[in-house]
Amino acid sequence: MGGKKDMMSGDDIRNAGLKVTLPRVKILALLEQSEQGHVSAEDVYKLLLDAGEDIGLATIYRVLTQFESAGLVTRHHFEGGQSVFELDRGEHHDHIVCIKCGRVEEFFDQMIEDRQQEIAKEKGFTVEAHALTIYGYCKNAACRAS
Amino acid sequence: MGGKKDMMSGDDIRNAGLKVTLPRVKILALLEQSEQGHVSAEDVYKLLLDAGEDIGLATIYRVLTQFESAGLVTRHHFEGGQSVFELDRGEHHDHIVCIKCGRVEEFFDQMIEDRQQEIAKEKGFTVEAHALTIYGYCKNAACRAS
DNA sequence: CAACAAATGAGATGCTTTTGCATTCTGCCA
DNA sequence: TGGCAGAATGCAAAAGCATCTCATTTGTTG
Repeated sequence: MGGKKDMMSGDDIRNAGLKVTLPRVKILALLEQSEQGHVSAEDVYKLLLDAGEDIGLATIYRVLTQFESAGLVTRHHFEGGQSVFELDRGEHHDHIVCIKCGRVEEFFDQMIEDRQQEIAKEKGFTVEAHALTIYGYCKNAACRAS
Repeated sequence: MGGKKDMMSGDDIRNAGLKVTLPRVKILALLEQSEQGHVSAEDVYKLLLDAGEDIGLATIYRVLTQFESAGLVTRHHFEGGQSVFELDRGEHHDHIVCIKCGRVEEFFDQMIEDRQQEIAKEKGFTVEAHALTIYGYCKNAACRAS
């Protein structure tokens, strides 16, 4: 039995050296339940409002940034507009984003990962991170390229 | 025959449907001569100031955006901070950026390009663009990871 | 070279994100 | 369990980047 590690909780917040406050718990819970998986700070703000929790936008930014430092969430800078956040479940992956509806899907490709390492080595770089995002139109009929 | 296409000129501006003005000529020339190859709007502003050309930042943003629409330059959104622009010489490539000194190198890998297409197809996406940036420490001694 | 449309510059404006500060809450210890 | 120090929150102001407004200036074309 060993607790499954795909459910975040107050312990995760505590382990990050942060106090377990209502805003932090709510934000973490929201990221867990979130359909999209990828939400902007403002999305979080509005979703929490809808849920009856009036948490200041500044707090949301602050908390998300702290969660990021703690490795609980990852921040992505897709083109145009706000940063989006997602819960970090430990597995690295890249993204493919629909430029029409905003849908975000994840993928992981070992071949691409390997090639990146090789390329970096050729150029004398030590890889610390990388971001690969494919932009296009998703399968949704309404999103098909004109 | 056929003029070599690696030197931009006023004709390129004119062909883009834009008037050949001093700001536009200076900005284009700067992008050509630029050592780094990748400059932010503010870099352009300062470099032009140093060169004795006092061109407003608003104009620089405007012109760079127009050049982008015309396909003369490409805009990249690397992590943190401003967008950077580079002359578009027609060949697509991705970037590897030193997170210590900011050095930017380019690379192109057909294998990665192909895999992206396959991945998109699997997910039912039509690729319009993509951005792959590797972040790390460059070979420069002072930049080695601690 | 006159006349018009396009372009520029300076500052205002919009958005996203961060910060300062007074107030409120958590976690801890007596 | 009550109280306290330090951390966290909320609000409003600020900061950073990019765009827009509008009066003035500059290409272009006839």
